[in-house]
Amino acid sequence: MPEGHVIHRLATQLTAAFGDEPVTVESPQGRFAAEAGRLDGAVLAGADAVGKHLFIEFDVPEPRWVHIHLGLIGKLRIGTGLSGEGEIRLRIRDGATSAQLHGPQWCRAVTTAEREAVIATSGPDPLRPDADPEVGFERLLRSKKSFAALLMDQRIAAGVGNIFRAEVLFRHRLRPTTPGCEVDRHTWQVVWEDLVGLMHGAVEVGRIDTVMDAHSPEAQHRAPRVDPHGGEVYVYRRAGQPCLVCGRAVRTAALEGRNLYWCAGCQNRKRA
DNA sequence: CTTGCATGTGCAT
DNA sequence: TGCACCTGCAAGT
Repeated sequence: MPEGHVIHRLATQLTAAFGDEPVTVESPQGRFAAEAGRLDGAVLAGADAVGKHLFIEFDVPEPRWVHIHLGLIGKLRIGTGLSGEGEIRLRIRDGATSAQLHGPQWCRAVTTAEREAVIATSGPDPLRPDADPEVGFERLLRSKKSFAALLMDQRIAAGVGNIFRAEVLFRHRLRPTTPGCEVDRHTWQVVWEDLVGLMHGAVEVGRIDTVMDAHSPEAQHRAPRVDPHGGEVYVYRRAGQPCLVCGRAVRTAALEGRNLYWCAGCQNRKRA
């Protein structure tokens, strides 16, 4: 279940559970077996996240990082009483806790230089204090693709996925089809700052809640659907159901292979 | 039991 | 633009 907040939570949990400790590393499923053997028994130095990329550092000669991307269906479970069912690409454990990786898009050993290259090509991550939203804005201005499509582009805002893009556009009543090159600086600033808040909230709570604050006129309609995958949302996966603010049916359409959800009644603005 | 869908990405066409 | 990839889950038979 991976948008950026999930990956950042996992990095924090891994560091808390295993940081500066020797760990057992194995790959029951086999596809990471050689690398796991090399890391088995090493000290896990820590973990961090950039967008949807997770990096785990070990105190070994290069390559000293495990680079994980969960993709659409990957899962990393961390806990004390895990079942061990299913295919486990990577398991890290100490006497108390284990972390089990299932179905990742990638799981590979990388050098520090390769890790830097991933970070360099990534856009600003609203969850990282060093992020520069200006970098995302410049890329936005160079594209004629729709704002909605560009919000999923990890070089513009790393860690944003289908839920955050749909909800942040809804919260500011923004039309999804506005071309990136026509998004003005103020609108981008507002969207960016809202993503910073929403994503930090999601990291804390462990799910995506996009309820508007009490001051907004929409707040009186605060009964968003609780999506079992996401949290409290206004439009994500609510196709055909009445908009919680205006009552019009929420629309959906495939955009570059992903389903976009929006309310055509509310989202009629070009700028925030 | 089977089928289809899912918070993602990269490659081929 | 479409497809392959990896797995889990819910809905349908």
